[in-house]
Amino acid sequence: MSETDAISPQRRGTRGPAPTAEVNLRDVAQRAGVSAATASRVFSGHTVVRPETRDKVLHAAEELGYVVNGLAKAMLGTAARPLAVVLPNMENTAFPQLLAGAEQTASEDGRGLVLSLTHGDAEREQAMVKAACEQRVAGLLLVDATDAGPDGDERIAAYVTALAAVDARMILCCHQYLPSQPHILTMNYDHISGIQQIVEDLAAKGHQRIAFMGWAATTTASQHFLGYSLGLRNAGLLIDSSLVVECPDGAVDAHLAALFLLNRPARPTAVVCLSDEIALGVYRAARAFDIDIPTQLAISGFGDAPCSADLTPSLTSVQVPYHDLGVRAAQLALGLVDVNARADLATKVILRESTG
Amino acid sequence: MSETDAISPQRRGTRGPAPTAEVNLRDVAQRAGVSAATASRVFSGHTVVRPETRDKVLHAAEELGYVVNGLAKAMLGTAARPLAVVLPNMENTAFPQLLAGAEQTASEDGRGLVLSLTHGDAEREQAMVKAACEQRVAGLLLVDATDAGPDGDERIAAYVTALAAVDARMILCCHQYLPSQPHILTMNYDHISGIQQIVEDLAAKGHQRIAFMGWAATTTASQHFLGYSLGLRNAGLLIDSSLVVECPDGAVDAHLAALFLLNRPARPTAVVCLSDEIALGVYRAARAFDIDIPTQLAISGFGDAPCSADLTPSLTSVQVPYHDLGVRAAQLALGLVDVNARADLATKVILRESTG
DNA sequence: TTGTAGGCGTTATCAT
DNA sequence: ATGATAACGCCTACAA
Repeated sequence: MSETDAISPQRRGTRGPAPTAEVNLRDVAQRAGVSAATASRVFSGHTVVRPETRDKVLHAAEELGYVVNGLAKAMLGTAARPLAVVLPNMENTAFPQLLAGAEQTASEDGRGLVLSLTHGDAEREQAMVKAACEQRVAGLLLVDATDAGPDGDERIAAYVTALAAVDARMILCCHQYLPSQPHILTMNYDHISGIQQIVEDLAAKGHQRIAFMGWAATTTASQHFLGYSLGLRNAGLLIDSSLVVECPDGAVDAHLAALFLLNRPARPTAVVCLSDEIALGVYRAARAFDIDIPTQLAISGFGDAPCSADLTPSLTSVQVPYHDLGVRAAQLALGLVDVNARADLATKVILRESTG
Repeated sequence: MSETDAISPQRRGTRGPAPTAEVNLRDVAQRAGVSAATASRVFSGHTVVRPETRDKVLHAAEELGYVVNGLAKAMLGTAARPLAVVLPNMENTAFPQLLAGAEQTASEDGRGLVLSLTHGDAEREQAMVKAACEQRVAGLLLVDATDAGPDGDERIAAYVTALAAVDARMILCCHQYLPSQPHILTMNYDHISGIQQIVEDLAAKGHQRIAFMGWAATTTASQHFLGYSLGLRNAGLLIDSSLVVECPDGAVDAHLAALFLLNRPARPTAVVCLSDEIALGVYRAARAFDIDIPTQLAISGFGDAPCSADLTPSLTSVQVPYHDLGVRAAQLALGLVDVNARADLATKVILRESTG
């Protein structure tokens, strides 16, 4: 076997799909002088093959540069179906954490992970779920970032139905359970009590004018707002709607909104923010007006971004176990744990300098 | 058509793979009274079908709840092959940015994206590249985080070969071009001049003892170190090896290392860090020793993490276009741009308060 | 232990 | 414009 090399894979029929130049199992089998079935058995490893035969096959595969065709296995259903993750974007620090958790679980379960970003576009989201169905994913984790409302719930319910048709399960992440759609599985964290605690703490420190920044027409925001409301109520304070500020999630928009809020005659003495990014915008605005934190203005965030502890003053925030949420959501989606055992994940208030 | 519903898909042969309960194209075709070929034409849309026939097929598909089987298309090679991205982790803020860029490009090109995280484990990395080959990805973006060295280069060269065997291209990201392995395509940014500029700027401001934190046995770190060396040379300063500190990338480890560095009798007056995370560790150490930044200690980072501008004092850093790098690497991998047109991406020095 | 045969769901080719 | 057919690469039930 010195100059009789350069084996060209056997030429196949001309009908049907374009023939591939790649080496396949039959080529390997032929080269090894065995049947395709035997070669298959060598690679799948389910059945016992005589060691001698095995070596012949492996050797032939090596020589020919054979690479198992995972697509064929996938079609037969003998390959592990992947996990799909659909996120709004990668900017919010929560999403990479959640994604890492999901990847870890998928990987441990021997599965791949397919990622799509919606950028808040419902149409794109629909297309991505459809693609996931066609690809026959094992499950799908969805973090929805489009506005709430009955039609939004219906759209999500349609995702569940479509995925169920291909025997895949969807887990709606960071979203409260929908009593109107009990078949939609959710994996959520406690949006309420952390903010409630912070509001109560602020009130106990004497704050009376506590603003809420980041209101939006999303279910998440309304949950946070509920925590704010409960905190105020327990402290015997009333909601002042002029202190409830709507603004998109992001430091730049929050900066602008905060400039307005702090420039008013009766400005708040504390601001509870929907996210650490929004809190950052408030920091900037406070700096612009030379307002001292926390003596003149207390600030809290949500999510406890990695750098929040390093701000000056350090930012009080609510720590959310996003990685763990990703892990658990993936476990649910892949059927690794009992669906009924799930519960909202606990958060932890991290009191720092920004609230005095 | 009132009670004659509940059509069970035709039962198929008993041999071979377990028959699927799912509705397939033949079922749809049969229901619509056309051939499978015609039904196929309706869904793929390549050929023209009579509108009347088309409607019949679509209607039948609707009734049966048909979902195109993307796996079968994939096996035939008629589906778009996905893009694979292999990253060390999701913690460094650079990676989500790069990933978002890659996702955008893949999505625009009608492809999916599969993600794997190596956590710095070379074996896992190998397994992931192998899986990508078996899945017949269109291309693979790799950010390698294992130690450098000739065997590392060889391993990466093996990836290229394996991927080339399935007609996929690999792009090595954030890594310098390897002259010894000219067939390895890289997509890099300028690691050197940003740090060089900062060092020169510090020297111009009178600093003589400029430390370098974050040295490691990786190609990336050595590139950064080169920028440091060039900066010192241009400023007429010599390298003092006692000011070159090895430490892993991360605020916690950097904090410890910085405590040692700053506790020495002749401590540096400036520290150039390999990343913003490391710079954060130095901030903490400086705070612990009550060392003022920048009057007693100037600090610079690398990567310009989103929150670096909001630190007190704000951190001088080198802005790297990670998102753009992801976009371009994906374009290269997918053959959307000419490979020869690529060049290292420019970085931008952002001078802020921390360097005075 | 190994070979034979049939089928997974889709599409391209050829013929009508 | 539509139909019949043969592939794509692999796996498994059954026979030998």
